[in-house]
Amino acid sequence: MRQYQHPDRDNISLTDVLYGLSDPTRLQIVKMLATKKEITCGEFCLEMSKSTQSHHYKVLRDTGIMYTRLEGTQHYNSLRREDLDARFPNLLDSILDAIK
Amino acid sequence: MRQYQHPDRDNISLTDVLYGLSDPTRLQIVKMLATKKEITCGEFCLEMSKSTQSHHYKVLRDTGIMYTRLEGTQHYNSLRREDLDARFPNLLDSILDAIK
DNA sequence: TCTATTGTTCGATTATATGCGAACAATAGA
DNA sequence: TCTATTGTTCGCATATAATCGAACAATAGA
Repeated sequence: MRQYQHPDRDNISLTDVLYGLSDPTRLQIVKMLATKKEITCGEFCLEMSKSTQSHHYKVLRDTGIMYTRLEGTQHYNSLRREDLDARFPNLLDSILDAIK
Repeated sequence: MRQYQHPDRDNISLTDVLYGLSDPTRLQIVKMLATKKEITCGEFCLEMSKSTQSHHYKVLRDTGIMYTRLEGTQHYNSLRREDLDARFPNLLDSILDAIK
C-alpha cells in the first residue's frame, strides 16, 4: 500500500464519527492529535500490540477522523479538524473539551 | 420490574454516550426526543420488532441519554438534556444540529 | 375476573468489533 | 545488497452488539 483511502468531507458520516470516538483508545489518540499538528504512529506510545494499534488507526482513517500522510517509513497522522468542523460544527470541540 | 436504573449524572461516561449515539436507530430516537418533552415507546413508530426496540431503549437508558418514567402501562421517555449538558457542554446540541 | 394494551426479558442466531502473533511491504541507511 | 525501522495486513480467537419470536409482567378497562 502506498496511500490510504480517506473519505472526503461530504462522505463523513455522523454515526461513523460517533462510533469512531466511542472507544477509549481511539479517544486517547484523538486527544493527542489535538495537541500537535502531526504525530507518527509510534509517538502515540500505546500499550497494546502493533496490529491492534493499526486496527484503531484504520478505524480513525475510515471514519474520517484522522488523516495519514506517508513519508519514508513513518506515517504522519493529523486530526481532520476543518473537515469535521465544517460537517458537524462544534462536535469535535465539545468532545475535546470533555476529555480534557 | 417497577422502575429502571438510570445512571446518575456523574456516572454518565463520554464513551458510553458516544456509543449510545453511534447507531442510526438510536440517533433517530434522540432526534424525536429533542422535539417533545416526553414520548412513549409506541409513539416512536420504529420499523423493527418490539424486542429490538426495547433493546435500543435500554441502551439509551443505560448510557444516560434517556430517562424513562412509568405511568400505567405506558413508558414516558425524555432526553436527559440537563444532565448531558452539565456533563458534556455543547455535545448534545452539536449532535442535534448535525441530524437536523 | 377476563382481556387487551404496553413494553420488557429470555434464549438463540448472526454480524461486528477487538485483540493477538506472524508474515509482509516499503523505505532508510550502512 | 543487507539489515533495521515503521507500520500494515492476514488469519484466527474471543467478546460484544443487533435482531427476532416467544414468553412474561404490569396495568387499564370492560
